[in-house]
Amino acid sequence: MAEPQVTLAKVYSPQEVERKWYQYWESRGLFHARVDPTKKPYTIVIPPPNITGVLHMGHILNNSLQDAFIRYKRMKGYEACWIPGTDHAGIATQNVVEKALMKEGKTRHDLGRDKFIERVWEWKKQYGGVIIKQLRTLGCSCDWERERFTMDESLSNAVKEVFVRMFDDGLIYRGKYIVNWCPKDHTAISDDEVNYTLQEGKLYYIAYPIAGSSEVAVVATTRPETMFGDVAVAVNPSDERYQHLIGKTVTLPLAMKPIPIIADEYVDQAFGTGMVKITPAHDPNDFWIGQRHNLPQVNVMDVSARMNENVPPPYQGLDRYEARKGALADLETQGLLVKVEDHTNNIGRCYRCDTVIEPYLSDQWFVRMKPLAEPALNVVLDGTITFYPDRWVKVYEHWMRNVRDWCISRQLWWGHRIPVYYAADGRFTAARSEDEARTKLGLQPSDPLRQDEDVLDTWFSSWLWPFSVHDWPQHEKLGKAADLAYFYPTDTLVTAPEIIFFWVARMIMAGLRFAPSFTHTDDPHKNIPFRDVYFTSIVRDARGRKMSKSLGNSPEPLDLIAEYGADAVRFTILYLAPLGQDIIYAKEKNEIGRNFANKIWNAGRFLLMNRDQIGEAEKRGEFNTDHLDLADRWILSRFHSTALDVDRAMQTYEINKVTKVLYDFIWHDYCDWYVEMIKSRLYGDEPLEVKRAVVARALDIFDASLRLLHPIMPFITEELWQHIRPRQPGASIMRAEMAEPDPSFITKQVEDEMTFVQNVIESVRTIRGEMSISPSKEISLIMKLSDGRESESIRKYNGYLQRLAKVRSLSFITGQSRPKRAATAVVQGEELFVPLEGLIDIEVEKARLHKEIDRVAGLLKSVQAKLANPQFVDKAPKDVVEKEREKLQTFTQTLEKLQRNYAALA
RNA sequence: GGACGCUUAGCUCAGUUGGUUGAGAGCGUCGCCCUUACAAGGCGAAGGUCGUAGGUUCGACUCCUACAGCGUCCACCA
Repeated sequence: MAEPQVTLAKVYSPQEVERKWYQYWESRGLFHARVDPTKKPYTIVIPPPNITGVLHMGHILNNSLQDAFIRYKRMKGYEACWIPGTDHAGIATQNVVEKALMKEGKTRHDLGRDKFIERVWEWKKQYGGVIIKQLRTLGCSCDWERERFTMDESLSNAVKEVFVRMFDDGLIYRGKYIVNWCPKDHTAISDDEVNYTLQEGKLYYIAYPIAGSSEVAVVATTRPETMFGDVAVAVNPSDERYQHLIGKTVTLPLAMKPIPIIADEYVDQAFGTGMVKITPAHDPNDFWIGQRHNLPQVNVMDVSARMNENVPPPYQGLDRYEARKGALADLETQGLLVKVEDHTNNIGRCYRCDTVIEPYLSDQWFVRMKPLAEPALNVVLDGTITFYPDRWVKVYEHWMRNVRDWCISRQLWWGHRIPVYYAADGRFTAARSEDEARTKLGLQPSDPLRQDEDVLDTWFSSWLWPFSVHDWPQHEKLGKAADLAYFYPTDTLVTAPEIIFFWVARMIMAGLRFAPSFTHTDDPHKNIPFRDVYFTSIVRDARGRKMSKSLGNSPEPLDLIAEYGADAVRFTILYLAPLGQDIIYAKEKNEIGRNFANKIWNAGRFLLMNRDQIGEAEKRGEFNTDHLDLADRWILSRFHSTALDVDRAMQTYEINKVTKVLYDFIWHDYCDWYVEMIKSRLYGDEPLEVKRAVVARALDIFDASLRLLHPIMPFITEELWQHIRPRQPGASIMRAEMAEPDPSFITKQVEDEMTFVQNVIESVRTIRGEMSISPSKEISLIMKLSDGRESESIRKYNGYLQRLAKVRSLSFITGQSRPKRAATAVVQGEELFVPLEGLIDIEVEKARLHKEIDRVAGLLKSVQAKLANPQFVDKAPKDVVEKEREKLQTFTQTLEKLQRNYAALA
């Protein structure tokens, strides 16, 4: 043979193979997608990871999924485009850099805004975006030429454009918002920067006199010092004790102000007295109640949490705890402090300085959500966008119907600065540039102009991601109009369910609102940002806890890849990831993937060895039907049925089913049965021509199986695909055509025939196992066939029996005679005898048969009972009843034969 | 407290519009094997009253109700 002898190592070692092929793919531009009108596009935009983040198991899952989808579609003939990128992550990034500064003994204020931002950019250049780089190790086929960052100039332009448009349309407004305020640092901090700890405190019951009545309203509070900001007392509308008080007025003690008694569902009748003081300026819940009832907001503290001019003079200037003491003392004197209870409450503290957080009102910018939410809800309810799994629709709907306005301003420096400009007289407007602002405000170039100090919430840039990656709104100027038209909308979004509101919902809103400006249509199908949303599983540890950096319970993904190989890690996580269920993950599970890779590797070695020794026929392809025997027909049937299952499961995103189907086919059908069966032909005395056809077909099926598996395990499939047959220079399996299933190859008759042969082999093996007969010892098999079956129909499989069950001689008997001292079995009504002179232990065989008789007798009994039930025979469908009748017959016959053989043993 | 999800072999999970006593796999366990692709392997075996209690049905792992345990998200309690 002219073919070179290829020797593969006995054990697959992924490291070098993976490095080699990734470089091969990337250097040849195989990941790059371009506009191609002859092909359908298939697009995914990556959920941009934080530039401060490091790769964790969630990313491994998420990106293995995306890569599998992208590679699959690419091989199915789509122009598959996976756009990578990173998120600037305002708070997280600013914190990282501030921490670094702290080591130098500096704060950001020492540097000033511009210098500080420069520092962040430097940091980003040096350390940022590690995750995106690590994705290469995993084998991700991202179109790196299209990589974007949410603070890129073009994406910042998109942010500005959207802000200005929404401002002009009245969808963005300035208002008061209650934030977590640190009175020491004088800054607002986000919810997840607040550390909550349980603390022993007191619950104070205070009487508020009711105007024009001798009654008092007793409220319970943990924070009496905020009472100066009280604007109402609330009760539950269905609380019968207080019906008569709703609408009355109470006098706020100490401040001596009249405030109303209102009714709100929020109030818990069982807590305290069932009456709550409402302080919108100093409690988040009260803030929302205040919004609902249009109550005023009375701020009683300054930025350091000292009492301000809105409290009576004696308290002014006191800090909140002094004010609490003072107020309690005064209430006590006036007899208004009814009682004090011990109470444990959850106190929020600043993550930096541990100061107790003060809920505090401040000026913030908001997006009006109602007008955006309605169309975004509709496209999910009417199926324009599909969620997988669909139960998230309900969660989405609930949130969208109760949506609150979105506070988009952040008191940070790192981020998109709010494009609002103020004139000296306080008038303001939103604009894309200072010039535009001056024009809008009617100012001269020399007039002073001040830009808002705050930056935008990070999500305000990521919600535009599906189209801002194509440089909207400057796509035309930058030559990206065709890309935007071709690759938008994207097809599949793969993301974690935690960010369904932060990100998924808002992208839908942004798409429906802004895409019409480039799709030039109102058709929601064209404007939505994606068609399908795949919500990933949560990866948990052995104790069921979510894997996270802070718990330290997550294996280091790069270590896993180094130890098991990227293919193994990918396969394992996808094998473990049922759609919508959590994954219990442990490092050792990667043995599933590693062992599977090794199995495939060795199947490849076997084929190469035979190709080199025997050669292969010219005729190739997974539809080749030359010199077929049972094993061939069967593996073709199994292959096409597997390919069909893969297609179906891919369509419904059941990726774990895809992996399972491929695993079972390759390992059990192809390796365990098919390869073992063709050995009997390859090493038998058939003509060389036939042997070569067998080799060709074995390679055909393997080649096609590698292609089916490639989206899951890209590296090893490429390595073997390149080895098993000569390829064009620069060719790659990732651009090869996916194997297409042909249902005409799927034949039940062949599978049934195969099942019979397998059952015979398995029965002989079981006998060998039970009798502890060494695998190297050959045995004889005698069969007694039922009337309908010719001995030739068995004899033609002699080769299989020899190789797979170590049967030396196969013979047949008729009539009443039966071999003495033989182990027996009944397969589909046919009797097997394995004479074991000297080897057989009669007692073992008796026990074995007895067990089998019991089992079959049990089955028979239940079938009999079922058929004896007239209700069943009457009401059950005909085919079900027919099936039971067939069972009755087989079980009866089998039982008779087993019993006769049992009797013959004694 | 509200919404949702899960509960099948020792462990991790499959189980496709209800057909049962013909409930599968991997790991682990036990037995026999270094058989010329693979010991990261091959062959065989043991192991399950499908969370509990009811209900619907000729028939329930599969549908309904309640309960228990676990988990997620939301609201988190003045």
